[in-house]
Amino acid sequence: MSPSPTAASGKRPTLADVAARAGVSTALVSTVMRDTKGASAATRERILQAAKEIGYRPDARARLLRSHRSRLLGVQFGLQHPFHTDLVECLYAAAEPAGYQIALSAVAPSRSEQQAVESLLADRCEALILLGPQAPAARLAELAGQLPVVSVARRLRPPCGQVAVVRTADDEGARQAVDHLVGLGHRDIAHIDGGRAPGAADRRRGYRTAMTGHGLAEHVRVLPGGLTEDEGAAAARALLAARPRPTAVLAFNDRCATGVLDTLLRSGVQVPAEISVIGFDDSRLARLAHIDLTTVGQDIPGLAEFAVGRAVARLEGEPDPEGETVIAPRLVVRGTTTAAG
Amino acid sequence: MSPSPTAASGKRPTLADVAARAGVSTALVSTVMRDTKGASAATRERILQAAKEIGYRPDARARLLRSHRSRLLGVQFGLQHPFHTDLVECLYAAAEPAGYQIALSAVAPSRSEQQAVESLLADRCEALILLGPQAPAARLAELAGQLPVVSVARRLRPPCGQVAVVRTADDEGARQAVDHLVGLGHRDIAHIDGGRAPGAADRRRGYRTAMTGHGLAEHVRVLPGGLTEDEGAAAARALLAARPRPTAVLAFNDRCATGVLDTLLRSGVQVPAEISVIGFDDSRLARLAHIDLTTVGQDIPGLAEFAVGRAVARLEGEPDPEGETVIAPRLVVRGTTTAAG
DNA sequence: CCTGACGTCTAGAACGTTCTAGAAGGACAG
DNA sequence: CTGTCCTTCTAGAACGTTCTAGACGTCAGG
Repeated sequence: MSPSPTAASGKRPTLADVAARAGVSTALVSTVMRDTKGASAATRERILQAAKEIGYRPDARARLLRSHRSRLLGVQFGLQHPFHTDLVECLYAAAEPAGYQIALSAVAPSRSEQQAVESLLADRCEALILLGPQAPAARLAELAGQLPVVSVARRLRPPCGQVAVVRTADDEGARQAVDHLVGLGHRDIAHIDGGRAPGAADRRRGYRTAMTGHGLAEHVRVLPGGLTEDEGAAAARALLAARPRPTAVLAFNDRCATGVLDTLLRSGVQVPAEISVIGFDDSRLARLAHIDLTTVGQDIPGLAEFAVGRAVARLEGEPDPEGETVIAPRLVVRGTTTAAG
Repeated sequence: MSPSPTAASGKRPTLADVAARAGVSTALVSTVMRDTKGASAATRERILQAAKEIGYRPDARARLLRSHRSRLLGVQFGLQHPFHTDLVECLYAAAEPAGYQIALSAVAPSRSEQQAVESLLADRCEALILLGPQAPAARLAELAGQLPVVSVARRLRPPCGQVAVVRTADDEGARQAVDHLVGLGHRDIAHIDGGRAPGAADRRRGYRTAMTGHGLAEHVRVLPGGLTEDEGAAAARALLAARPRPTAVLAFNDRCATGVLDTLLRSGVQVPAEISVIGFDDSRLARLAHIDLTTVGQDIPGLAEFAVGRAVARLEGEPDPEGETVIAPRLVVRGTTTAAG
């Protein structure tokens, strides 16, 4: 009949249990547990000892209920995106020194953004950090009316209400890639784009302007791609059929670039000897020794830090710049680019 | 000075606010919010209306504090493992119909299993579902003394205390892979193992027994590998140096197999014409068209369902088999295996 | 010896919910 | 009319914490 027959000790120990065992009030135990001043060294010792003996563990929920601040940042992320999981990792690291905790809520085919956000709100998060949110701008603005909202890696056309945006300068990244390739002597540089994905439009524009700036307007070639390996592979097949065949290609992201690499390898085309390939993101994928992809690095720790920083700034009433925080990308040269043959 | 200058309404509305607006008691609002019987249709309507008007949202933490049951399953997973993120997705799907919620806690280089579990416990989860935990068995047994614990994809030597184990029959999976290759005429079949990773020992053993069963004991060759692409790539280089060179290889998992594939391609070795490659997991990776990996499929939805099922069974005092639940794997034949040349 | 300040500690009220009693009112059988 | 049983509702005590006020020493300065 017991609801939890496997639980050894029956009930979870509380402050009161510790207090009783140490012969003090619950309030005093509380101050000791919070490591606040107001208890003598001797009793502090005694209380800690008692707590340890009965295996006391503070109840985060009760704690948050009482204190007005929950110090909880809600993070919505896509379970399947390596870029997101990398970001989450850095968010944990960025939140801790600021004295905040992270509550995760995943988006997946079976779990909508709506559901993910609902659960974060019910959990009393003080602010939301949304990774590449797809929700309509109006919905984001509405949320931002209730609590601080930070959109990471998704640009929003101003006015985006109170929504803070933290993103990479995608156009600048594309420019760096083109500059690098031109510096290596390439002229025939194609771009496999990301369609409607976040950032795709900016990267496309950056590519076009950079090419034009180098006087290569007539070599501009944008192939429809996407953000997955498959889409990259498909685009690469189109690339191989093109005449004259480009000597270099800038892919929308690393996953897309991986698909390109694979197709080229299978077709017996040498990379980088015959075609140079550049990705975007500098995700784990690109760094793998056997892929060793030259890529436009997004500053993932930086994005995470700014995202947390802006959420915290708003929560603590510090001055926070309205609108966008744009972080510069940095080209990471690895093994998939070389001088034009 | 306000701690949250961006929050529009200042304070989050509570039951009392709704009650005041609808002219009823908080208790009645509570019953209506929980959709419990005990309120007339008319007032129910009125209360819902009032709640909507002021944007009331129940506070999950206060709710859990009061009710003894939290109906929360804590899930510990590795942010960087596609196999884990796939599992998490299925766990969400499995928990919902059972009336439970999922609390996520990630493990990453900067966040230990210890930390992950601590935070789940502090959050008052009723049970823990640990994906491929690396913690010492003694630690898991200790945890299981406090609350139901399910270890997924990690085998534990009995007695594992109260820890429930849900896993794939790894040895059987390796056997299926070997059988498939032998059926294709391969005799020189190598195995790149996973070292101390969960499941590695069983796969190794399954490989050995299957080889022996086919009278190929002297062709047994186990190369030290690991669970990442890099480790697979390194092992593949060793493989290429071996004489006689194996005609087929079973990798520890899909990531490892991907590294193998890449190294082979780069060395100009045709897959599957010269060497057949088999992975393990059937993660998203294997299904990508340009990888198209033959692999031993783990039944991810099945694992998730059993994991939730066993956690719930223990929580609700239903009879739960002690020890292991073992799920059969199923070989998925794709493009990286073919008849021995 | 008083006074005020400080260090240590405690009682009791929050926090936002759910739960346990039980009250109010009506319907209906005796 | 009385009693019993519904249905609908409410008061008030939990839950495990933190916070506010203040009590009780002790100690230094006058």
